[in-house]
Amino acid sequence: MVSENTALVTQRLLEKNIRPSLQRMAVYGYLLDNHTHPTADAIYSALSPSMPTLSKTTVYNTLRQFVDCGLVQSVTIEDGELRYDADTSNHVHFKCVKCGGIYDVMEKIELPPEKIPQGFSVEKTQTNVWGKCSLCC
Amino acid sequence: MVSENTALVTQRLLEKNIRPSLQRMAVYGYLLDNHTHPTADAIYSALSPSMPTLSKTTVYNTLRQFVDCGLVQSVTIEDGELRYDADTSNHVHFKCVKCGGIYDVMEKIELPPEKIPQGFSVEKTQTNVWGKCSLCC
DNA sequence: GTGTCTGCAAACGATTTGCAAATTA
DNA sequence: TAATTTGCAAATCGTTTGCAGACAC
Repeated sequence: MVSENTALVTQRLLEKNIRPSLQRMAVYGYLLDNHTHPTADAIYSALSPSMPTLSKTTVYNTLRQFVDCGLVQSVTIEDGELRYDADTSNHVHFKCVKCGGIYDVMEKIELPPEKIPQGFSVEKTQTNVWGKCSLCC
Repeated sequence: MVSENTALVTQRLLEKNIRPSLQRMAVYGYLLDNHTHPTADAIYSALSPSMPTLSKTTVYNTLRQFVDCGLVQSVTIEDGELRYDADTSNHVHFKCVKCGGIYDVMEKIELPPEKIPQGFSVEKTQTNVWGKCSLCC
């Protein structure tokens, strides 16, 4: 399954000096097309039917490469599995405790600087919210 | 290693209808005495010398029981490992990217209710912050 | 004695690594 | 042809489970 954003996918990869192999384009294209914050396994399962020779190892390696160069961000909202998001902006993630769906709910929450202890420097923040989504309430 | 808060430890366990076995008292006492947000493995390593027959399984089972009944909270600030905190208040955790230490930095951040999507109900929030602590800056 | 608790060993699931074959420049 | 990339199989690591013996009421 090839993303409809082939040109954009290629451009983004080249911007990061990543060779746009078929596998890498498929993984990044999937993340661009699907805002479901999938796990590596979910991405593999989704792509596998149309790319039978794709291996899970390649999906894992590719995602790590993407995270390392800042092309995608990883989301730790549940222990034991990493999720991935092509939207690298600092936003809040909402996990529905009933259906398990993950949504982007709002832009970054600002930390009151006076509340950060003396001498601490902040590089990254991540806020997760759990509850019920509008479909499950 | 027995906590100096033996009476408090016993009381807290009984409040939750948990039988205060030696192992459980040791694990909860360790969390009360050490605010380092240890992993199960760290707790096991710390207790093991003075409790040679303690098994890691028991530490894991005990911690899960504590979390299930709300006696301690688990902290997911890093993928692949759970950390534990005897302070069950909703506060922000700070992880130093240099030394790896985890600190409590401030009380809960309030989410502006108008920013939560229509029809979503919020049950829990968790904010994590990464940066350098005052010792590592 | 009956039910709970403990702890060993094995199972498990997500992720990483070693390495050789395949692909690309 | 040299360098990169892929993908299988095996390893790793944190955690859970099965189960038998030990312990508590």
